[in-house]
Amino acid sequence: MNDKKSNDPSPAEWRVLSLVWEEGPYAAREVIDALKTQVDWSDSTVKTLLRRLVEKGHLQTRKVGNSFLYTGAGSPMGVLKRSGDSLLQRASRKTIGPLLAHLVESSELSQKDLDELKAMIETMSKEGES
Amino acid sequence: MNDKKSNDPSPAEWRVLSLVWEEGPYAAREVIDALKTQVDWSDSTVKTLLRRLVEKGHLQTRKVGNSFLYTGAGSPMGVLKRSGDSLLQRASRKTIGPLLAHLVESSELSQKDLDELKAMIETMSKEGES
DNA sequence: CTCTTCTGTTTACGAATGTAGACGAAAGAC
DNA sequence: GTCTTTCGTCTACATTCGTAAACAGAAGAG
Repeated sequence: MNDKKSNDPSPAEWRVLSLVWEEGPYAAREVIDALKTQVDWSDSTVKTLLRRLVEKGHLQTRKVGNSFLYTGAGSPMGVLKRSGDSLLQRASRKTIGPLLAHLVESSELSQKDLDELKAMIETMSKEGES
Repeated sequence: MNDKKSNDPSPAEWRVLSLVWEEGPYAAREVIDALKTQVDWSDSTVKTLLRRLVEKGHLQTRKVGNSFLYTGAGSPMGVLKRSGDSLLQRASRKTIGPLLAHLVESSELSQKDLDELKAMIETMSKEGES
């Protein structure tokens, strides 16, 4: 019985989730402290968000001593793509080009990413020829 | 006194909003009927969403006879960009490239959009050179 | 062996969201 | 000039989200 409820993280939950994804297995306390430098949330708030993320299946826990270590469950790209797709659905034939342009422009891609993207676009262009 | 509360539309509201944006001024009834082919919402539901969109400032109304004509207020791009930006914030240095690639790939851009995007990337690449 | 400090769990509560019924006023049918 | 249909408004209610206090049990200090 796969738990494919696919409950996407809420905005507040995203902050916690990305942190754990990027900085790897963290105990609740570490997450709380790391977030203290970015947002003004009480310890309780963070604990709640962690719990909800586990419930939604985005984080996994491993008992270590008296506390837990939180680790990302599943790949970030899956969730990111879903978010991306729903963004695309909001755009229209007319706005989608400018939207993508805006995204690429403001996303500070590395040279490597830029090159890959360009190559991809070139391939797509060729394929599009009749 | 500008009403810059910038309350972004919720997912359900988006369906209504895009429809009105794309298919122009619509009376409530037309929106309701158009949506009937896509989702299974009661008339009331759509009416509520329309009202909330007006409250949030995304739609504007003009009285015509006994009913209202709904029109988009403000440009779609503003709202789209905001959504896009919050998506980008969720990605990391590592995932942002693949994410953008996924978006471009699955967005079925027109040849013209592809060309523009490519040109933009080329410019960005040059500017990046030291 | 106590006292203090943490940790995770339970409970709370207002705002936003999804979804929709009820209702009064206005318009149209005949 | 009634009867019916249609419109917009008001009210409703379960769920999710943001935010956090309270609490019970475990670990550490001395």
